[in-house]
Amino acid sequence: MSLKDRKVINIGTVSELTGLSIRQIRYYEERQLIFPERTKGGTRKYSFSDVEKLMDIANKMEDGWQSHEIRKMEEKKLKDPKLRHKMIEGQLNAAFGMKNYNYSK
Amino acid sequence: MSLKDRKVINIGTVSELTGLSIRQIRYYEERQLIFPERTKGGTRKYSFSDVEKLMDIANKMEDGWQSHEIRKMEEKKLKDPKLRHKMIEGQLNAAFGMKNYNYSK
DNA sequence: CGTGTAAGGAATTCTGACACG
DNA sequence: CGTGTAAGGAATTCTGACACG
Repeated sequence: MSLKDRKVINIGTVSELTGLSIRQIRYYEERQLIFPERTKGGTRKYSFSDVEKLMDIANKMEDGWQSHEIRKMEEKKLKDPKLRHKMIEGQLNAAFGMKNYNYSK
Repeated sequence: MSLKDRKVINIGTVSELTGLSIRQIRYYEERQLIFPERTKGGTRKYSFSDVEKLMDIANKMEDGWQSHEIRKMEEKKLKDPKLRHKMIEGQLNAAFGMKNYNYSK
């Protein structure tokens, strides 16, 4: 694809760009949320798209979602082009910053 | 600026992307042709723009230009927005792949 | 479940220098 | 001038595991 998809960034730099710890970044890979490439030596390489995805993951985690839930959301996004509900849910989520907001409060 | 200007690529990856040796990349920095950033630890970081610039430098070097000449060209490009001659010269250069082409031949 | 950390090792990068030309 | 290379060291990253919760 474009430059945004070229896997050229090391984990240390990704950590700085996202604010996530290296431990967290590796864990999200273990949970199948991101898929970095590797150099011959085994060093992980990420793209700018990965960085964006990680920032999104970070937001969802803060909102209380679990890694497997976030993984499901990604799968949905790929198969279901028309995700009205999810989108709206996501917007509300971003606005209120909480997973289950008590609207009646 | 944009993502193309974010200094996030390590020298090893730049070497793969450009086909240049690490030695060459460091040398072009020494000659003031490129200006990577550094991590706290001293590791060099390059942008996609740097990668493009390096590929251009590689072409010019192949055409027989010397590093200081290439540096001058860059300076011109920055100060003189209307570089008709240089541009044309560059095009011819790219077309024929030689510094001094003998048109009479 | 998600993340911090110490452990030991391997891969990556750095600088200054010598070599060739 | 431009680039390869061996040298010694420092910074970066890797994996598997233990800890806490």
